[in-house]
Amino acid sequence: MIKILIADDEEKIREVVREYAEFEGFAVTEACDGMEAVEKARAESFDVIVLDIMMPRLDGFSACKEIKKYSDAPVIMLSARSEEYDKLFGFELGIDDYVTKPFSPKELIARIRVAVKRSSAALAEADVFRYNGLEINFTAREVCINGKKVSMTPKEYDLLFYLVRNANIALSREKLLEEVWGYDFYGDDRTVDTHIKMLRNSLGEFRDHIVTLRGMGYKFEK
Amino acid sequence: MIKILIADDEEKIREVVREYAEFEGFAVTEACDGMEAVEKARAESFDVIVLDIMMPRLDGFSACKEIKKYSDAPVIMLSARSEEYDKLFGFELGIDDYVTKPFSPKELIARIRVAVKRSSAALAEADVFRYNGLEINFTAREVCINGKKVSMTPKEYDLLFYLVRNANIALSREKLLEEVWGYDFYGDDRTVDTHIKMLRNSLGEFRDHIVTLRGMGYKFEK
DNA sequence: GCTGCTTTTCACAAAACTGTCATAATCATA
DNA sequence: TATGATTATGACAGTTTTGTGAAAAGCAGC
Repeated sequence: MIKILIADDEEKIREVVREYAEFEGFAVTEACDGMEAVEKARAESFDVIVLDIMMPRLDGFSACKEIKKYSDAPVIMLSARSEEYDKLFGFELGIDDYVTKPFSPKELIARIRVAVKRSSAALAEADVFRYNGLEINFTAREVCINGKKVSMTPKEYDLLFYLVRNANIALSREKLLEEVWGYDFYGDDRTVDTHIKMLRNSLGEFRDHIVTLRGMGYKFEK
Repeated sequence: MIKILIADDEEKIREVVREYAEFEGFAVTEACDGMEAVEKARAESFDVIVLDIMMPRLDGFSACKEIKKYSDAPVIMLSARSEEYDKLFGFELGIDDYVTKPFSPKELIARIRVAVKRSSAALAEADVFRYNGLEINFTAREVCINGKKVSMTPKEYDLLFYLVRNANIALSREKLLEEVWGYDFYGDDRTVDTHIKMLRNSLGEFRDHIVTLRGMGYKFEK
């Protein structure tokens, strides 16, 4: 669910935005002035923060500056028509968008959506390990060999992911059991061997990247 | 050319608006009451529709509700000053703006221009995910398969939207419960499974895009 | 309070996975 | 190369996890 913080000293505006946004399925938190906005943004994380420029106690720009110190949430400013000149000034504060009063809630919602999408797109770089034709996508929990998806059992994924994350590091069976199976696993050391076997089969031509360290354990070799 | 529909039972108002608007180069159509407005809006498409709230036969809100069923045109309401309270009520009907009587035609024209600008901007960035015959419109909260609208329960929409917004990302049941159901949901993990089942049924031929990640959770695969 | 729809829980069957073990293969070294 | 130690492999029984239908619980509109 998208969480937004709306800061404006006019109650009517907050109310209208809240009503519309909740109707759209957002979770809305209100603040009456800049100071309150800063506090609430510190206490809780939001997906988007909407700040009026003219507010008592602390104006929108100062609030934005303060909030940006500890939050990556995109900020949308609300400005009266006469404040157009501020647009130029504000972008260096990391302000994502401006909406000019009077605005339609519909437009604000649309812009919030766009801001969220932008910021999440920036974050959503998939975590992938690539080596020749081997592709391990940690985010999607997916392994491809020469472009073809390879399906594995949960333990195979977990084991492979741990080995690859610790590539070129010697890992004892004890260490593997502890990290992949969990500290509370009381079973045979040799269990690891069996799973290594299955993993090698799944890895096909890349099977040799899992190297046996005699008398020690295994490692994944890049 | 911008086409507007102005509905008001007072002839004088229609006339003033028409004169001013035509001077601005708009094409104006008039309606004397809500019913007529609904009919004319159905027959022809407008860029903006201006509705008086108090009208015989069908009031502005009801007319708006009806018109919104088949039109995306922004609606501007005309209200007597004493009807302020209506502002809150009307927003969920998709009303874009209010102009309080008595108004200056100049102001109305300005707001019409703003509304036109907004609606074209909002349309341009309608938030839609498409994949072959699958179309998920987040803004309209609507899902189509091969052009046919698929109706779902609220939870199905919510779950699908979250999965699609996080396409190709492995999502655990806990994560899904937290994000779709809310952090305060204290229920069974398996609830997710049941909803996944229903969602898959709703998705018909696209059911396989929701893939099971054994021992982990689910993900939506593009 | 009824009614119909949605959501959650539950139980069971089916499917998939895991750990163990016996046996074969491999390795290091004397 | 013979030997003992270590690792690889195949099979399988037991366990875990998931899919599903149905029942129960919730909820909104009348």
